[in-house]
Amino acid sequence: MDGHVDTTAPLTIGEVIRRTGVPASALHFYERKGLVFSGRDGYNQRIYARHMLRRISLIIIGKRLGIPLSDLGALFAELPANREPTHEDWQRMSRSWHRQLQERRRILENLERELTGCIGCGCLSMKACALLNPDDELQQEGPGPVRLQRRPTA
Amino acid sequence: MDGHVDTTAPLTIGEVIRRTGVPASALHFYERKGLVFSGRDGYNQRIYARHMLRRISLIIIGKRLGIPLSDLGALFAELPANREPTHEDWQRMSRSWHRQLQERRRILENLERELTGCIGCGCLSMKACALLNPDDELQQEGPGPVRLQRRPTA
DNA sequence: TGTTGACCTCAACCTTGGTTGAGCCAATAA
DNA sequence: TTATTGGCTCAACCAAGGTTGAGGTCAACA
Repeated sequence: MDGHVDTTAPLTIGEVIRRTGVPASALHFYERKGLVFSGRDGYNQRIYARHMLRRISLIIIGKRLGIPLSDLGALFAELPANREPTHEDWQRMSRSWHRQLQERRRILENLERELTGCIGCGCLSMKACALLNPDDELQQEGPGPVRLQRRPTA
Repeated sequence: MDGHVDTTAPLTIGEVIRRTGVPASALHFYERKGLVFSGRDGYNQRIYARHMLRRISLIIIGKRLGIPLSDLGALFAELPANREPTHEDWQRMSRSWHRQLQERRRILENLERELTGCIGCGCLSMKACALLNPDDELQQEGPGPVRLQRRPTA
């Protein structure tokens, strides 16, 4: 009954593609970028450890959240490269991930709240709104037009 | 007292740069993309209507929210091209903008909440988590590994 | 004995969002 | 009168995140 799917065997790239929906070109690309890695079989074909599926899933989610691959790479650097990650390994990485998402969302929400304030005040105007006020009044108060660009970047 | 800053005169590109912090190369680029426009003076130099500053500010904010320039362009298409936008014009555009931001944030929050659920369950595991489950159990229930990619994209 | 399918490499190309640099023009300041 | 300043155009380049295509290898099927 359970014999026809081995849940410990490594995967071919074709299986990884079918399971994740990520095309070979992207898997190769992620490998070049150091986000995933694979071994080779006797015919020089990639074999993937099953826990690579988790990395790939996180890449998919991360992409949809707009997280650059380099950030994901930094996150994955917390995972062991030479053995299957343990429960604790994943959890540790998860906490970093979660902190990063929270920080990111905080910035986005601040920005959106400020802008919503501007919309709420009925103006969306340079005259009365700090977020949208890189000139006019501000100009008379100092050198400072570049308010928008001094904030931390999302 | 108020004589030395004319608040109705058009702006040179240098003034726009000083007030927004956006370099000429980017302003040229936005113009090529149809996001902003300018007239020319007698020497073929750009002159900007003051309301272009609002567009530019929205571009800056939009960029930080990760909104593609093409989306901003679609938003700006609601504004009149041949005259200065009225209060009502800006408000109408603001409502579109706000709806779009809300939708975007909703998607991001759902995604993050799902992922946080996975983290909360202590697993971040393919075994028990729908978000991170493009294989294993699911595979035995149908064709379905590509769950992650079937959801609406952020 | 094909030929089909799965996989490989490498180079070229694509889109987005710009920047950099060369070469030119016009107004102004020393 | 010659910089210097401020602007212009156009082409080339960059990084990220890939895709596409050419050309090759291997195993398995008819």
